[in-house]
Amino acid sequence: MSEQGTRAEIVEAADGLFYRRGYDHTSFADIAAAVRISRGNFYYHFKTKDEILDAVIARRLVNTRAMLDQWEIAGTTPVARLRSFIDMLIVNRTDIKRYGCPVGTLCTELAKLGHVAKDDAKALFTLFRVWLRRQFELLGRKADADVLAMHLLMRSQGVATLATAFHDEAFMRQEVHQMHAWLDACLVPSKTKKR
Amino acid sequence: MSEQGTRAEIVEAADGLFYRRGYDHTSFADIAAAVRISRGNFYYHFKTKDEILDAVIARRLVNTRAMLDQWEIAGTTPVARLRSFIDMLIVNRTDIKRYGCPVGTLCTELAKLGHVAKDDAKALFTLFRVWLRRQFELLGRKADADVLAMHLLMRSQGVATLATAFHDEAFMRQEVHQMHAWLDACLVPSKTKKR
DNA sequence: GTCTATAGATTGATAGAC
DNA sequence: GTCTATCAATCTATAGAC
Repeated sequence: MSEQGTRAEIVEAADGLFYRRGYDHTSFADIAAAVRISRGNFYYHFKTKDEILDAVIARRLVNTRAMLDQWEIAGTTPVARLRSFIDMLIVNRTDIKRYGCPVGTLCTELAKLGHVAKDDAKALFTLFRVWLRRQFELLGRKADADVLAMHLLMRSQGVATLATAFHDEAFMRQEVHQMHAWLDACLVPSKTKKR
Repeated sequence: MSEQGTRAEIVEAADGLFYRRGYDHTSFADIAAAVRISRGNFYYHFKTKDEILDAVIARRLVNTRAMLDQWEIAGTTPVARLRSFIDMLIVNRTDIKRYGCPVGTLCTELAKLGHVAKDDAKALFTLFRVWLRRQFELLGRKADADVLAMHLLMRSQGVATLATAFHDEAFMRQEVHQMHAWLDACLVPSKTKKR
């Protein structure tokens, strides 16, 4: 197996384990067992655990960008693209109910650990934020595009956290429905109020 | 120092450390150092780390109930009481920006750890949920009181998670403002729409 | 009730053979 | 590149003196 292959396998396994068990709780032994290599071989590819975290975050950034690009292509209108974001809660509902949102839970854990990479993890959120903001701008909401983007991001995080605690799919669907309704209301802002 | 005194001090210190560092990342040595007792003395009061977690959750349940009772007394109307819940995000903004919501982050961590006490931690959410539901019922929203309660809970969790990631107080205030506006809209549901 | 001392397992990380 | 063997530190937990 080539160096690239093993390294990629390590990062992929670590990505999943960091999501399902958390970064701190995942040991080198766990990752080594998942990739089926010895613990010693590990340090040929990564010198420290922090380096693996950096690689995992880099991998997630790439994958997230690819997903956003996919939504960009598949959705013919900004509204359709925004609905792709909202529906992500339903598509990934099984994992979210078990482990929460991969981005939100990593950022929170790294914040509590006081880990140096916490700002790198924040970049994952920023990726979504900027993408959502641009969709709202295309929608003609230039003035408050960022506020709307953060609001949608906030809702997805709240739904994910409560879904993990209550394991309630009906709640998830209810909130997703409300998010779509909220988006509908965003399309006709001039009618509702002036202030 | 009496047994009750030391035990209570351990639980109080563990409560804070579990919140700021996370449950798994907090060691007996950390708690012992905070209480200024030896690690050995620890096991006179608690046999396992899980027992401390149980005691911490029990303590939080008591404290949360006391806070809800306080809001019940201080608020003369259901709306005023619901605003106390919303404003909690502002009152605790400093801690929330650093460590997130004590309830949400604990539930998420225990879910990832596959910890047996994760359902006990969920009871903290249920405490808020039932209290919020009753306020909405008193408001005359009997039919959808639970949906509204979960929606408010969801928003508070979403704001807490993003506040931790972005450390953005302006965002927090913006969302709190919107939550109050949302509550206003709840008071006149018949005017907005029929369906 | 509190302490010191220590067991036994696991952690992140290293050295060196192949 | 992958392995075995091992280190030093830390972890939860126990034993027993005071």
